[in-house]
Amino acid sequence: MIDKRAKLIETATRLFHERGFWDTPTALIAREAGVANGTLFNYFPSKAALVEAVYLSLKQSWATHLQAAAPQSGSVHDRLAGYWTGAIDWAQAHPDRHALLGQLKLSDEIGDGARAHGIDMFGATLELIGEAMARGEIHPIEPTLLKALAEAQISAAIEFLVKHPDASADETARTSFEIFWRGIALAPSGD
Amino acid sequence: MIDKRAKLIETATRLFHERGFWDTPTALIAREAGVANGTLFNYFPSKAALVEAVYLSLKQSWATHLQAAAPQSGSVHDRLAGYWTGAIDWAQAHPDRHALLGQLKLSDEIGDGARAHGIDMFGATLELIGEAMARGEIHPIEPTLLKALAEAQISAAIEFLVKHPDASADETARTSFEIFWRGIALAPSGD
DNA sequence: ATTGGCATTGACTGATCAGTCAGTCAACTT
DNA sequence: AAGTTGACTGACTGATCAGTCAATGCCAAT
Repeated sequence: MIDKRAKLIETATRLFHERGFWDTPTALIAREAGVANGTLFNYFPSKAALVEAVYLSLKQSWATHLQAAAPQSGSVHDRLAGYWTGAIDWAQAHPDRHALLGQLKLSDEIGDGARAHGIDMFGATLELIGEAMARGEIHPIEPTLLKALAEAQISAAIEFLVKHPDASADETARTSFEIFWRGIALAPSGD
Repeated sequence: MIDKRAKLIETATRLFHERGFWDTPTALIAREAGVANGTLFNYFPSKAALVEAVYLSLKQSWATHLQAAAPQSGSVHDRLAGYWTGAIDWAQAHPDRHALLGQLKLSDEIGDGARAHGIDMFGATLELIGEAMARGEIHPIEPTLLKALAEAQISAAIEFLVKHPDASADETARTSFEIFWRGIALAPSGD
């Protein structure tokens, strides 16, 4: 194995999703990753450290996808929509990873360091909104709240799609985004 | 102790919040509830059953509060707003319970039965929205999606309030609701 | 071929915990 | 008063697991 660390993270991700963290012994992770029990602890000082690494790896993967999906120019509406559908695309393509990310975010396991290191995927878009707000295109709203609302909305759309596989991902993404956009925009929607 | 079952649920709720489920041994719950280890298993066949009971108790408490808070008549806008702020009030008053509820909802511990028995707090309001939709006051949107979006929005507002204790709960509730309402309403907002 | 150093191994340990069960005793019945 | 019940007790068990460490394997440098 070229990179055992990566293999361990990948295996842990899968097993955590299949069985939950607490029912996934480190010994099983190691075995399924094709290494010995003890080797896991050469790469991660504790199980918590491994969980943290899984968390960061998931968030990184999502962030990378988003950065590729969001258009770098155009109207605020369009760029934000790009982000929105990009996020939903990724989660749709990796429902297990998204579910796991949701659990990890709440878990007490992810504490101090990791959440801080956590990549702020929404940062750039938030600035975008800030500018639009200054130009009077968007209702003045506390940015942190806005961000929380947007992330929650995206997650809800994803969970809906996971629960209703027959629903159109495209349409759900568009609908949920338009609801949000109508909610925050002052001017009539700029399609 | 008049009702040991209730006392156990109450104690478990507190300890689960303080330490997380997985780090809360049944022995500790029993001790803090003032009963013997074994007694806990007279009331709950397993730890999972206790966790489930905690979940249902929390949801019931929230639902009861909501039913009291939501106005029984008035415009759809006002009734929905009542529900909205009622939900945020409750969570604001019991942040620990809300946080725990969020964790429990995702946990694998809550399976089969409990989620089904789970009180549908939003059901009545959803019907309300359905009627408004039929009257053309609201954008036609898949009701299940709408519900998911609303719940997510409320939870996001609550989490925002927990993280920012200085923010005004009233204003946050109103802002988040108005964003949502503008998002779904066809007619101009009916304040 | 030999050595030194480092990654890897997996049996083992010490601790934890859910759940059990033989026994106790207060309350109730006859 | 004697008998009966069953809620309650808490020491105990069997299983599980995170993390350790002495032994081994591997390979690069000499």
